[in-house]
Amino acid sequence: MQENKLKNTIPEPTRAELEILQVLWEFGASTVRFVNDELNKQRDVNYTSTLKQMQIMADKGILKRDESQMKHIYAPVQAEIKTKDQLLDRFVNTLYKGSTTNLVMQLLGNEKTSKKELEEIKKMLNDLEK
Amino acid sequence: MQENKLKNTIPEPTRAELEILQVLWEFGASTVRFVNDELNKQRDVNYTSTLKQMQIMADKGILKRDESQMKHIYAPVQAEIKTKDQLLDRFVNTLYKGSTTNLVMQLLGNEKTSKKELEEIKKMLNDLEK
DNA sequence: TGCTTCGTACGAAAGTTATCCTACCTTTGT
DNA sequence: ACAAAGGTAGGATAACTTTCGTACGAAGCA
Repeated sequence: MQENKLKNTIPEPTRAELEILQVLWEFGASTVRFVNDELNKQRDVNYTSTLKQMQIMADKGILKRDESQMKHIYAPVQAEIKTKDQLLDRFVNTLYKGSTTNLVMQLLGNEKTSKKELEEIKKMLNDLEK
Repeated sequence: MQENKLKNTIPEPTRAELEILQVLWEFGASTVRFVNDELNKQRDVNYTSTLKQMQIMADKGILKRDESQMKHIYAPVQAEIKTKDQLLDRFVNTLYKGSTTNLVMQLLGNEKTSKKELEEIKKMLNDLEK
């Protein structure tokens, strides 16, 4: 088990690691087999690749595993929301100098953000007021 | 010059590449020397490291360069806004299943988003209405 | 019981990223 | 003119990431 320098946040997941986290976030704690099957709905991955990847993640402290059964069960160490907060924070910092407002401005200017979505966002903001 | 598969978007900049783009976005087309000096305000980087990095970026089609002078002048191929759109899009897709609303919800729940920022955002949305 | 399937562990290998050393050319200043 | 400073080019290298082959034990079943 690799020590995580006593920080209470996990290291930034890599691309492949993020794929695996998605599956665990969606379906909850799972076996390697299950995760690998899910990944293969999107692209070809060898079982042992996924296994290795998840072992490394456990090693890094991104996942924890229950070894009491022969089929080990893996689960994220951190809550989904916390990890996403972490990533969002880094994203805003590097691209928008830490300004949430700048990020939202970009979203508003982006054609891919539909009118419907804008309405939803406005409603959320108003609800938050109370 | 490496061919870019006829796509009209640049490949995803890596971390170090993004640092360099930041400088070029802020100050416009620059020499390697200038960029390197800027980077060194934040951390130690050897001149040749920055040079190499920018050469690679030119190779990938992320930067273009004017070689008419001995001191080559580098500039981003894509507009800042377009590159950011590209990165934002990927971010929203991988982390929020493509839903801008989800992303904003996360921002609203995030303590780091201040009341002042929320007010600004609300104002922007209202202005957009018109 | 013995074969086949499914699991983990380990290590090798390939690809990517980031950094810097060395070589060599051009410009500048004394 | 020549040394010093500053430029580009091209490897070499180290760290990290990703993938997978091989080995081998456990479980399931004919």
